[in-house]
Amino acid sequence: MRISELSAASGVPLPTVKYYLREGLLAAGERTARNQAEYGAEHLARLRLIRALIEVGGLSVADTRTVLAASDDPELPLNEVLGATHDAVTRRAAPNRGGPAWTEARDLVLDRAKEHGWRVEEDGPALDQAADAVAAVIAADMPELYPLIDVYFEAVEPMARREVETVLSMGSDDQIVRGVVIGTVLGESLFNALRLLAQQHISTELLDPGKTGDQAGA
Amino acid sequence: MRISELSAASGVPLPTVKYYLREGLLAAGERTARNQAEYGAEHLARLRLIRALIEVGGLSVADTRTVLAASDDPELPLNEVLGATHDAVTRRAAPNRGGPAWTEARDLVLDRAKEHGWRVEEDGPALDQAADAVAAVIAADMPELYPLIDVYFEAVEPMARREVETVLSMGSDDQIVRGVVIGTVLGESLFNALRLLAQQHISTELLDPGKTGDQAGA
DNA sequence: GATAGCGGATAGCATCACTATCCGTTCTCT
DNA sequence: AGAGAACGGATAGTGATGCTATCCGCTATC
Repeated sequence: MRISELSAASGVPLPTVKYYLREGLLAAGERTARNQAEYGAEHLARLRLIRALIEVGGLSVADTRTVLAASDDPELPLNEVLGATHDAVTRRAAPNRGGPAWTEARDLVLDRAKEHGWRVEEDGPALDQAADAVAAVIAADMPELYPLIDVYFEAVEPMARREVETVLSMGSDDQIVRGVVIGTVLGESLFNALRLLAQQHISTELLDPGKTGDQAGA
Repeated sequence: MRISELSAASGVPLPTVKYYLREGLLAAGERTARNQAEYGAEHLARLRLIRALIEVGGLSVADTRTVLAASDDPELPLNEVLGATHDAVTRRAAPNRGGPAWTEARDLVLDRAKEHGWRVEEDGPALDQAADAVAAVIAADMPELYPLIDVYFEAVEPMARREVETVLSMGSDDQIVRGVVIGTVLGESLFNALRLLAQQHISTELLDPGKTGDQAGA
């Protein structure tokens, strides 16, 4: 498979494939001559993964490179791959991090986490992002929304358990690492979409209970 | 309050405040002279909301303007505000939308939704985003992850119900609209962060069950 | 009356994710 | 064997985005 075939098979424009090559996201093919190279199925799969992380997961090219580099390294322990993935899917620091209101929000999250018996990694970006969101809700002066924090805690725990179990049962370390990256990034996008779908379903049900033709299964 | 005080109080750089004014995200203050204007608490609150949507929610300036314009319009029905919000928090079309694999993924989501008794809005961006994610998981050839789709469906339904109930019980239409926007955008960010935190907690629990000092509640 | 800050307009800048062009080489087709 | 397309690799250019800087004549404030 030559580069133009790789481009055609993946639907990624050829200059973009070259760009990913340059940026080190995609390994060069096996050179068969000074200016010819052969690409295989693994290159196609990798290219599709790159596009999925960027387009579906919304990662930047730089974050995608970091995550893929981490997942490629067979020496790197799983929790470092997880850390790189978490860095990629969380947002950069809001400017008011560290302020008193933010610290209060962070403590609130930490407190709830402790109540739920979670052992929380305080160094990661996830806690900071949670604090950003809670601080913003507090700053918006919407105390009616506070109970949702606990709703989220309750909904997320069994879900995360199933996710981790699913990924850990995937056999080889290689597969687990792939599962972590894909599951974390694409799972987020899928869950967010389903949340909107569910909100629409529920609000239709509550506000417009007419014209029900469906089975109201549970 | 003059513009420099607004900037200082919000922590937003003054040129950026001017930029938001220009872009129509923030209403002009009450002019007290040809080149002087007075800003009030509502401007400060709005500015904080703008920053929260952009920095915490990750919205673009353009999407933020659209969402805020929709939420400002007292004539606009709630479901149109919700639609604008959904457009803002979902990703733009992936290029392979509409292809056979994508259509299959979309049908899979639709099918699961029907099994769960959801009345799904097929026109919105959420279903498309869900299909993008599912198609990418299928393309990545990771069937082990498929069961997670149902896990997400089960986790999201009661959560979304509580969210919708919470927002709808907020009293005035004004408050509800605010609640929809803030809840949708910041809720997503918060939930995503808590998901990572929970995954970390669970994987620590499963992989490294030593050094437990906490109450292993739940 | 000096001077700092103002609102408004215009221009500039850094980043990002490509996209285009050029080069000399090699493959492919006839 | 010769023509022309495609190749890998390098360099430069592009359009969108989210600010940031500068300038203007005017006004508030000390």
